[in-house]
Amino acid sequence: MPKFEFGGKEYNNPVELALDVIGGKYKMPILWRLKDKVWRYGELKKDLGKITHKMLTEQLRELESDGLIHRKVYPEIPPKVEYFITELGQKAIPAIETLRKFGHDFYVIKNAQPKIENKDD
Amino acid sequence: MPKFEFGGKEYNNPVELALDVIGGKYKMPILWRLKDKVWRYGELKKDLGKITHKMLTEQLRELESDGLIHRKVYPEIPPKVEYFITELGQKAIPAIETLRKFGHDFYVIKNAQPKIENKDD
DNA sequence: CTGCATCCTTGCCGATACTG
DNA sequence: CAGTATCGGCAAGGATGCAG
Repeated sequence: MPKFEFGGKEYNNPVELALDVIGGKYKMPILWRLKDKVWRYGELKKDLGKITHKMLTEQLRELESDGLIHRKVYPEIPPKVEYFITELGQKAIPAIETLRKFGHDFYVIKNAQPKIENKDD
Repeated sequence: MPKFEFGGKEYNNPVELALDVIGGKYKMPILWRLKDKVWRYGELKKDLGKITHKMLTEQLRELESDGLIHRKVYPEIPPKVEYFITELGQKAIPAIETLRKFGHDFYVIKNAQPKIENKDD
């Protein structure tokens, strides 16, 4: 699949598209949390730690418009909004899983080596 | 593994680290090509198409310093440089594979749906 | 509680020119 | 053929304030 178009944008391979859809700093962490539980906006905000209000809203909107998550609004005062992962969103989980594994392995390997050259000091 | 440090930078999860190491626009496409073949600089440049000279060199340097690829220089005129994937680099391949699969599935699904609401016009 | 708009900073990436 | 350096655009990400 060498070069194709989607959503008015050109991609050279499926990986580029995937990174557009679930890449970035927070999309995977969000999906990861939604994968087996429903979360409210405020819960996500608190649990993701450093994320700003703006970023969270932005990322949730993109995930929603790409069909990876679903948003349910309760017409109450004060407002209550819940986020669910969709079937399509579930398809992204394995990719996140293998990325996590690689990141973990990389970290472990890189931290296991530092002490091999200390014979003379 | 909630929040850790690596290479003087803070990460909230392994995914962030993974994306730093093999994310970006070209690192995965490069690794993907090196996975079962040795490539020369010029070959990569030609095959990757739109990538600029600067970007290719930059990405290759980062992959090398992270230990994912190895660089072999032949002291000849004109210069000849070959790039190999390392064992550590091989560990990134499954992650790229699942991302490719997701990107592909996403594309197929999104392009299969557009015609479901045409019963009345 | 949740959402939207604005402004600003940062860093990725591209274009171009020069070297051995 | 391969590498290095500089300049600058542009989009992602962050801070803050106002609104329903």
